[in-house]
Amino acid sequence: MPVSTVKSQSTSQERKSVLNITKALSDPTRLRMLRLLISTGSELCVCEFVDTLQERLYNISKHLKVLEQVGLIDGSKEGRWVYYSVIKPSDPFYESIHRLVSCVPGFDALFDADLGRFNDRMKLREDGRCRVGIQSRQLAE
Amino acid sequence: MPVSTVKSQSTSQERKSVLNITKALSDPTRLRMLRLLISTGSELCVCEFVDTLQERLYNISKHLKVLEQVGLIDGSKEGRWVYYSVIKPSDPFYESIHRLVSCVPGFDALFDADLGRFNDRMKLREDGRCRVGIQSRQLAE
DNA sequence: TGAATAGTTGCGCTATGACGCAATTAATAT
DNA sequence: ATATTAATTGCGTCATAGCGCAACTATTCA
Repeated sequence: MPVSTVKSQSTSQERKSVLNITKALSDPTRLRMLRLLISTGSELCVCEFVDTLQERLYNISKHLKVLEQVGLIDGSKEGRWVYYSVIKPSDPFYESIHRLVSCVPGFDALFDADLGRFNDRMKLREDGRCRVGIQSRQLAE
Repeated sequence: MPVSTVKSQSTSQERKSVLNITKALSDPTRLRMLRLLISTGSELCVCEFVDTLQERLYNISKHLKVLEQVGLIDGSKEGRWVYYSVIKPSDPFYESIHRLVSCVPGFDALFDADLGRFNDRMKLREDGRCRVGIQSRQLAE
């Protein structure tokens, strides 16, 4: 049974972008970042990611940039702090990504630990804003 | 607002497996393979993949193995031919992957070409089974 | 039994990506 | 103005992934 062939277009740039997105999802730290952002609905600044995920500052920064460049998250500067939040386009592809990230198995224990550290870290906020830097000094460098 | 922390478990093996899946999706050929299998609902043998995707035999074979090893597809031998079909576990994670692959943007033109070649190739089947080898001789080697 | 055919696999090469380190930018505080 | 701090970025290194080639297995056919 032949399958219908509908006319449509796509550029190699779009194609690359899709692959960049799936590539972006193939790193454990970035998967944790995205899941954290999606499941908490919060926006986090870089130092909060560092304390929550217990990864080095410069790596966190690099991973955030990757996620931003493929259009999954968005960063906004606020004084010395940069807050990142997830982008939610009303698009079936992005919605399926959000769904996928939310139900990814095998990360439960790891993610629970993240959530615990996230909750602790959020207690340090004042008026809902981050006012302190990295608490795990060895990750700041 | 703190987020609830529910107790659960996960092994590093499961974690790795999940990352292997997202990695498996980050290659254009594998994405085309999976989309082809999902959207047509067919099972294809290796030589049909070769003619449809216009990629070399040994690469097709390797990519299929990757998809099989991460549990996305399943291969079954039938004489000289090996048919691969998509695995559909009733699991939210796998369902979200299927949804994602089905609505991945930017592959439309490429995928339409795949579908065209797929339809042509399927005409060569006899009693719904593949009876000929690779038609694009330069890809067989 | 031997040739042909469908498919797999091991090896070398190259490209890419993640990490650590160090230097740099940009905003605040003294 | 100057030091401090949040964050970014460039560079070298190492591990991994994909490709091409060639050898190999397994099944069918003459």
